Amino acid sequence: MTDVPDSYDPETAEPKWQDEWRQSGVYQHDGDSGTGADGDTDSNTDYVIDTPPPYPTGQLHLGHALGWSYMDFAARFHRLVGDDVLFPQGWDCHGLPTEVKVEEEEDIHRTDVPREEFRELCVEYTEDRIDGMKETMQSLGFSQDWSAEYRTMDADYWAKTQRSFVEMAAGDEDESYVYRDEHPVNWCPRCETAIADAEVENVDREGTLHYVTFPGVGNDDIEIATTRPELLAACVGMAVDPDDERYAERIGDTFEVPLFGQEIELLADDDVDGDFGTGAVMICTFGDKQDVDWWAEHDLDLRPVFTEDGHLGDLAGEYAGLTIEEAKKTIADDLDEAGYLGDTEPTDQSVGACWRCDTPIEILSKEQWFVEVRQDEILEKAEQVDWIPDHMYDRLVDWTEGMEWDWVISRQRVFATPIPAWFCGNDDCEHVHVASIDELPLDPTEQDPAIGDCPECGASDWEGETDVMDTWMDSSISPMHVQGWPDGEFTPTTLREQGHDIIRTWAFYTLLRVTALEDEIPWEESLVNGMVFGEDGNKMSKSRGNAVGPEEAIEEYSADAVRQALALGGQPGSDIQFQWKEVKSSSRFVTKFWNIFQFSAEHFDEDTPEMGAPAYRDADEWILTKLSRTAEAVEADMEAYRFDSALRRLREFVWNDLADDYLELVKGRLYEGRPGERNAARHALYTAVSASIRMLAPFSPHFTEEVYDHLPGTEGSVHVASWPEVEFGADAADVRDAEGATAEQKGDLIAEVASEIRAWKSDAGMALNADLDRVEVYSELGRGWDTYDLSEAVNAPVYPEEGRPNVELVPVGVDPDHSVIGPQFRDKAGQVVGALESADFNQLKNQKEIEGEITLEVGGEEVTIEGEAVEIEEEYRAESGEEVEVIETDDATVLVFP
RNA sequence: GGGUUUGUGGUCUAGUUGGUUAUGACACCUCCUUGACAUGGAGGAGGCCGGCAGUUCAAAUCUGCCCAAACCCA
Repeated sequence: MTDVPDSYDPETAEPKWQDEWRQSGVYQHDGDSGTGADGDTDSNTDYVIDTPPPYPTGQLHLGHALGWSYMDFAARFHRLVGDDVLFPQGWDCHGLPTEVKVEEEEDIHRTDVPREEFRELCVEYTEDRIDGMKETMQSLGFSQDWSAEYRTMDADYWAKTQRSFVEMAAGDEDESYVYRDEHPVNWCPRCETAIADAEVENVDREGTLHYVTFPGVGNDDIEIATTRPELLAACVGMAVDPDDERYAERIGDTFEVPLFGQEIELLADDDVDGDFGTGAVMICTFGDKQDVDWWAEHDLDLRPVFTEDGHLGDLAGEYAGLTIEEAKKTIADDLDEAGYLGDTEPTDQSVGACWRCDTPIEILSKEQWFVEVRQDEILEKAEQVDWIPDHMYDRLVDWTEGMEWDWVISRQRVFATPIPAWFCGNDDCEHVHVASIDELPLDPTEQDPAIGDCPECGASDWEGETDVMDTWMDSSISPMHVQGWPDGEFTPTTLREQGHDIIRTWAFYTLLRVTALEDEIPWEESLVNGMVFGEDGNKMSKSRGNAVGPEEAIEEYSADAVRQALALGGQPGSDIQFQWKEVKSSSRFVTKFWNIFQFSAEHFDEDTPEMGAPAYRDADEWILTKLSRTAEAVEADMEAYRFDSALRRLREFVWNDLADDYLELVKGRLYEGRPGERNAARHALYTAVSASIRMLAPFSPHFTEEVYDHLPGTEGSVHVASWPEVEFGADAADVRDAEGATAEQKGDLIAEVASEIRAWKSDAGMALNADLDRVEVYSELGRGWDTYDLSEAVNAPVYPEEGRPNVELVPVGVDPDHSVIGPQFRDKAGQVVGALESADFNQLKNQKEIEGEITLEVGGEEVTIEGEAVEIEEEYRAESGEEVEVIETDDATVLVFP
């Protein structure tokens, strides 16, 4: 007898265990075998998660909770099966949104204070946000190893980012991935920085199409259509489709750009869409990527008119200083006034916008740092990764193949990893010096290179690079950092879990970087989670009012219930809909399990776990067999990341087999059985409860810890226990008694009869514990099974019988086995089944019993069906006058004498 | 416009290599305080598995087209 509280209270238990875990360090991976961020060398760490370092927004939303739950399920499961698990947590700190927030909160512009001071403000701000998110992670019970925490804004991390840059910049032009060049780049005029393709999002909006006449120079005028009159100053050419008959004779004509006066030539290019507008399009530097292509293809002039902060520049003449929006309107008006503007009409357009601030981007030609994108290398490695679900691989391939430009990695910002390079201070010298590894970490705006004088011109002064790196340069080396890089040899991590929205960014960049630096895959498996929608099926948003935060759900039910609900929401990879009712039913399952445990524990004592050679009865062996099958299936599901299926099976076992069937069967024995048989039930029950708790531990760590704590014969945390061994019941499924019956078959029969009689009593309006005169069970197992438990459960003497009951038996139908009849009779199968169904069932039965096969006339032909393929459905009818109820179950006929 | 994914009782969801009685949960209805649990137990109703066509003896499952939704990319 163990002292177990009446109820389980998650509100006190969850924080209690969270504190306990934090202090005891149960989730720390083995120091001696792991590499980890602490720089230990050599690795045989079995299961390493490359946890995505989130951007510290301060809010951990349910989408995060889903992804982290998947990682936590996997981490906890792998610990139970004995793997040395490393589940670290990083923070991707650098970036623009923080700069913007700090500017807002401090009411300053980043250039108002020294760079270092601004960085400090950003660091402080970020630390607060991290604390908030960590708190939510803790309250969800995630099992990160906090000794392996990292922050990309810490010098020991960004030193690695700089090192990776230096390594990728090494070598001659062919080898080196990093180069510096002037090239058109995506530019956010609000953030005043270059951004990469991956950071551009296309938004649909309505624009106005202006028809503008360009006066001919020595030839006729021409009319073009454009949504962007503000770009006229940047116009350097005009193009038409070479097959466009309207312009067949006009290629090479010259026109004057209205209002601005520069002369341009009409070109022919296949990429022009002749159906749009007038079929003639102006080429500007630059309206979009297409302009960049034409500009390069036809070797046109460069006329940059936009400034870095989104205004028109000197080339725009009298329009200089206007914002892009102002210029659009003013120039359109002026065109109209001067008689160049024809019609205007609304048109749908897709505009590239900065994904952080939604401002439409411009394309500016700027000197920037680039990382070469070597598509083939990336694709080769991506193929070796196991993508779950596997169509996510296709998405990465599409993105990779569609890359047009190299990755621009320089940003004109402050809060980021400095690019460790200097420019020679001599204006006539173009030498750029990249730091060497032993100088790192460093900020080139604060210190000079170790090299001394410029190796090219001998000048002694240097100008430090003020550009900083794209934050993806930090996060794309996370698997390397986690594995202890640059110390020791890099081995791929096991798992990367992430949302599908960052396949084109983080997954892509990580593949690129780890391939470039180590020629390895970053991770063996890439598990991609879906989105979490609100209860109404829409994306969660504050304005819709359908947003639910993890804290809210934990408070309402419990972290353990939230985790189960997330697991059951759908299979990993598919989008899931948050449902309060799922959280609620998960919470009920926890309560149910507590009650099972509480009841069981009354019958446990310190000796229960160690009990030798228990005299198991059929029901005991049956539940152990079920348990064994469940453990095997759940393990396979967990290995395959099918958390939904694993938890569903486990719940069904606990609720249906263990609670509804087994517990009801053995109550009699537990309360008043003889010591031997009572102990057998106790031991089987103990085994089932203990194993179920361990299997549930990955999903509901707090509840299972609480139970494990009260379970006799256990020591320490359930989270360092081991996955249930399956052999205890596995053989029972194969062991047959003299009659050839297995314990599983006997147990199935017992459970089924008990449940049918329960149902019958309920239907008959009887109390479930009402006593009965006698129960006779006629089955194929004859007399060779155990009636004790059944008898207790139905409260009646039970007589197992052979043969047939002394009641009238009437064949009422057939159940043909289609998988036999189908292939045998092919296109006649339908007729054969039809003939069987309309035949005289008595005759069929006789034939089957006497001949072992059935012969029938079908469509004038005689066909023979083997008896095995046709089951005769029969109903039993009690002889008249006798007061007896006949219940048919799958395996038996049961006579109940009330 | 292209691509990917999804479409199963009122709601969410499972369904392995095609095999005929389509899973579970929640909600709903009826009954039941029986020695863990009424956050429980027993039973019931509720589906032309998005639509159409095809392959097959047999389709939720395979093929094609269409419709709808979500996401990604132009």
